[in-house]
Amino acid sequence: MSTPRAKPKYYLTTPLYYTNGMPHIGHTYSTIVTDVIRRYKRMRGFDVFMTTGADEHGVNVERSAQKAGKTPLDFSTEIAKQWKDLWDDLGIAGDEFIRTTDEKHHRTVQWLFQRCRDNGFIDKGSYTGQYCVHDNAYVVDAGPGDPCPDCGRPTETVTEENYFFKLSEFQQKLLDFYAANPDFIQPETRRNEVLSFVNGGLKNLSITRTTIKWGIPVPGEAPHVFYVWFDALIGYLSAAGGPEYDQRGLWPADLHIVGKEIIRFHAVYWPAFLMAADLPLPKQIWAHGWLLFDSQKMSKSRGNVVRPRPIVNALGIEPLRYYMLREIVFGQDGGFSYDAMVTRYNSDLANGLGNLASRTLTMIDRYFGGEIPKPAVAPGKEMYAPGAADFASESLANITKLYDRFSFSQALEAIWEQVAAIDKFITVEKPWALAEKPEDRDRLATVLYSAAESLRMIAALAHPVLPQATIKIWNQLGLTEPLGQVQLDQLAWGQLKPGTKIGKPEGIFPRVDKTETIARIETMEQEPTKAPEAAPTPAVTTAPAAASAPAAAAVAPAASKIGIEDFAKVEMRVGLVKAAERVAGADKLLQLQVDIGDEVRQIVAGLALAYKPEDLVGRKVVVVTNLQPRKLRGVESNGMIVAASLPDGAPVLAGFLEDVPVGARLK
RNA sequence: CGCGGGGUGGAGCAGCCUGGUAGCUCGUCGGGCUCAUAACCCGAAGGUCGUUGGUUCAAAUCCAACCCCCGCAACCA
Repeated sequence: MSTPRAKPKYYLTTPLYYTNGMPHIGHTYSTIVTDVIRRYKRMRGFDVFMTTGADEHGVNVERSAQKAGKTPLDFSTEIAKQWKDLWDDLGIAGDEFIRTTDEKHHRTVQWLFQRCRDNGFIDKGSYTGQYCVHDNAYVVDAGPGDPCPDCGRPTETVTEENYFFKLSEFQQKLLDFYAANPDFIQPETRRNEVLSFVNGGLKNLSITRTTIKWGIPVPGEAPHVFYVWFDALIGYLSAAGGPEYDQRGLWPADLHIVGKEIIRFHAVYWPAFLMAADLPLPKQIWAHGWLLFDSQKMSKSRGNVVRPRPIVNALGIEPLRYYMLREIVFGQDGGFSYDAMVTRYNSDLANGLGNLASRTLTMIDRYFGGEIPKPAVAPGKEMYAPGAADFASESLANITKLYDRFSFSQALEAIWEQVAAIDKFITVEKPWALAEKPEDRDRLATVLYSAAESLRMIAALAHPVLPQATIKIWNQLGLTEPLGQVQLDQLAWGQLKPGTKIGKPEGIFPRVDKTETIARIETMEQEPTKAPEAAPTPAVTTAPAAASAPAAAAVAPAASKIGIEDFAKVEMRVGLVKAAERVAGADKLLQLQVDIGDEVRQIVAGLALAYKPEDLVGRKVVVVTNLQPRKLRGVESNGMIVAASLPDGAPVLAGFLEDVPVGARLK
């Protein structure tokens, strides 16, 4: 049942989010950006389809489920539901929520694997290596017990027989493809990164596991299941129809939006899989940057996991959307702070757009009985708002061009230039003064018409970013055509019909008190498990009535208490530093000889940034004496020096106010 | 030579790819206006665009070298 498409299709995706944790502001950013593009493309005449979803397989989910005493499927289903509910509540859910546990996804993965195999790109082999469970990846060059270079957690030694994808055969094909499609990877810094990675050579990729059960079975090859990344990437294709992808006309995807940390999977592995299966490749991968937190301002709310619900409950989704798109240059890392967000809200949304709508509509209501006035048709240029013609052609074209390039912050800046221009126009023309003289009636009508007409165009242009607020403005202008279906290339000056009855003017973005608002967000932020109160706030239309999170073990592990017997296992003693020197090649490490009473221990400690070796000699310190010895940077360390760890990472040694004998035990 | 990001008025940032009067939000000072959400408008103070050199008629922007800051990792048992 092939759907004939009158309009060109545009298929875009967010990453499929891993159901081992809950959404934070970074995931929300990805999804919001994707939603903005989706709405924009609709207004540019595309038949748009957007997918988001859940990536549910793998060891992490398996283990978290076990901890929570649930089956992986039950566990993952609960988490996936919370993700979906959040996107639904925020109005950014897209058209399909694909789960990698869906039957149609299983079929697609198995089908695609078979195609790769038939084409000779799958090999069987065995592999022994250090595996990082957290990152679902083998660590090259690591020995038993070594920590994962990416996340620092200990790796596990794993030997398994599995199927390999012959990635090495795709090095040149990929390079050729990148060369032929220079826009495939965006932005350019990411493209360069990927190019240098691929140029450095590609190793074959193990794509199945026998060590875990929670995965999609490899057909006829039990107990093999597919490696989680192989499985997850294919989700984009499953959502587009899987084996029957050509029937829906969605594939290939036009755009994958991803975070910069997963660019390699999307720009290297994924196209290679598709090449191997002889399927069309996606048109473009766009990697956005990370949201970083201003440590000084954010320290109060401690921890850097900022979640979207508190912000949305306190301010609404639209201010968050606006802030993310306006303040952060798409593709680059950006700072995120509540302070900046609320400031943006007040200045651009409340004082800017909201206030402009309010003053314009109020005057039309008051001076023209709530009907859009008829402008005097003056051939002279002075009758319309200055720059009106400009706005209709030049600015409009410029703004859509910026949107097309995903230069959202610049597009919004350009739109808000128009807001400022109309504010100024009103101030200069003084309609309230014109209203007092009957002979100025025409002039008054023209001025207010111009303001309203500009407002209409601004609403249309800002709609992808502010879908709800702009619809309010649209409706208040008396317009009935669904704003989301307005085509931007047909937008032109003068389309607002005089005589249209406007709606009741009402505030779009009420000004908020910054301090109070931030305090509310932080309060909610610190109640991790509590469901958001049904606290309807001005700009939110979707009442977030999410069920409270079933305290998932993986999400917020409470610091459990230990008994005295556990504490007694730790032996701490007073030590005296006899000698200290730097460890060659290490910035932070000092190699110490510490007298702990009955022996002198060699201890390596990360103190070099805060203490000079010579200052430590003769100093009394607290030593944990019964720790497993461990080599650090090749030097054996027999114990640990106890120090306070400051937020900035600098250690401060524990010490005593009174004198204490060397070797004394701490209890 | 580990990977990456960055150094632009008081703060936070854009502009750099596609050289040509340095822009945005906030803050400060002075003025205007009163339709509007203590809003809006105007004006002012405040910048040798990290440093040095190069290309050019012209460099924040391109090239080279260098300095400094911040993540991450190596290395905080």
